[in-house]
Amino acid sequence: MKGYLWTGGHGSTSTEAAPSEGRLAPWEAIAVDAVGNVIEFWGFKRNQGRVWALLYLRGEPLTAGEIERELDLSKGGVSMLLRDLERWGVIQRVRLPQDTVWRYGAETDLVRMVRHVIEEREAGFVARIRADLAEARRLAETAGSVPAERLERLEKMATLAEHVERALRLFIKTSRLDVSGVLAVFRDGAGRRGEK
Amino acid sequence: MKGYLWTGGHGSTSTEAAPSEGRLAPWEAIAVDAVGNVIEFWGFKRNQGRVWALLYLRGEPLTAGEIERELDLSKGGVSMLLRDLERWGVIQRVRLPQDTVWRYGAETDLVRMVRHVIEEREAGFVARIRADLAEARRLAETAGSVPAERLERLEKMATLAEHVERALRLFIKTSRLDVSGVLAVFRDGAGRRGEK
DNA sequence: CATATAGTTCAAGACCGCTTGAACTGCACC
DNA sequence: GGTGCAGTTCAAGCGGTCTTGAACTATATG
Repeated sequence: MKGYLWTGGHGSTSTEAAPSEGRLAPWEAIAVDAVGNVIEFWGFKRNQGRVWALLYLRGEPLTAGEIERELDLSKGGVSMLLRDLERWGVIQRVRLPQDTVWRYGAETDLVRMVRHVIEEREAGFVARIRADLAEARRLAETAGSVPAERLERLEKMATLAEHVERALRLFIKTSRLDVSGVLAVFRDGAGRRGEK
Repeated sequence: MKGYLWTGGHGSTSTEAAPSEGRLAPWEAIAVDAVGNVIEFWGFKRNQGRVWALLYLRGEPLTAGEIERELDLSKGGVSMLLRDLERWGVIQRVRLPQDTVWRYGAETDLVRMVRHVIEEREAGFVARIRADLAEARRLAETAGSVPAERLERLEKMATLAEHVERALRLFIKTSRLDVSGVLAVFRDGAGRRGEK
């Protein structure tokens, strides 16, 4: 089995050239784009999601060149996208025994990507916000002429920020829990990339 | 060196509207921008957050003109921003008895803004994603030549989408709960006095 | 060493959303 | 009616992000 035909021809199927998309099957294009949309919604690049989706759907590692063709992206773009994804740990770079080129395979937890980067973003971001609000409070206090009433509001604003932060953390935690269930499903029979 | 000019005297409720005077106190600028950053981070316009923050910090309704001057925005921009905020229910348009002009006051639950719009966005968005994935599955099945293994992966992808959706809903719910506590804090003494 | 292919980097430009500013409407008062 | 100000709308411009494509490095091969 192993060999999928995407390398060569498709015998009978009419996967003729789609104008904009490479040689993705229509259903693949739709699924890949759907993931791209989700990922973009979450604040990442659309194409990062598309690349991951392609690799996941194909189930076996692809080369940068293949990705480039399938998704109709530029060489440089693919290089950068793969780097991001690899750094986040959502894809894996592998070199097959007799092969000379790198191939990239999807890690099953796309979620890690969202989690990881959101955690990272959130950390730096919230810290910054808090520092700003603290600074504002300091300035307002030393200024002296600020009505107590307004100072109070400023403090409440900081409180709100903390609560939102807490909610966000909670979300991350619950999603992690919830997602661990999903991962089980994924590993179930999806990847026979039992390496590691 | 005190006296941030525009305040004139906090005693006078009419705000005295320092004519063509519009510089934010430094501490206000910082706080306002901090909120702007948060709001932008959540996918809204930075200036929507800034406007809300200004109105909240001031505690009393301001006119569009004042907002325009304080935040150094354009007339048209303020108009649109206020419209958005009002539609989302996070600010309130009021007309004082003897006054001829509209004024805008902050509603205490900025959170409603996030919640409301996220709910809305999420609803339409997730629906779309689901539809796309369903379509992809349909196409893949009718195509016939798709390995069962890949179909499986496609289905798992849909499952993932559902789980993420669930996590998101959960987040909204918990944040609502968590936030109700914050609201209590806010209402405590923040209220705009006796309008209405 | 020459050649070819894989992979990286980055300036230039495409792309897209936000803001601006002017024209416009509406309303109040003279 | 006319003047002035508050508020709305929208085409055009601006600014920031993403992608491209070419130059470059790295590595394998004869």
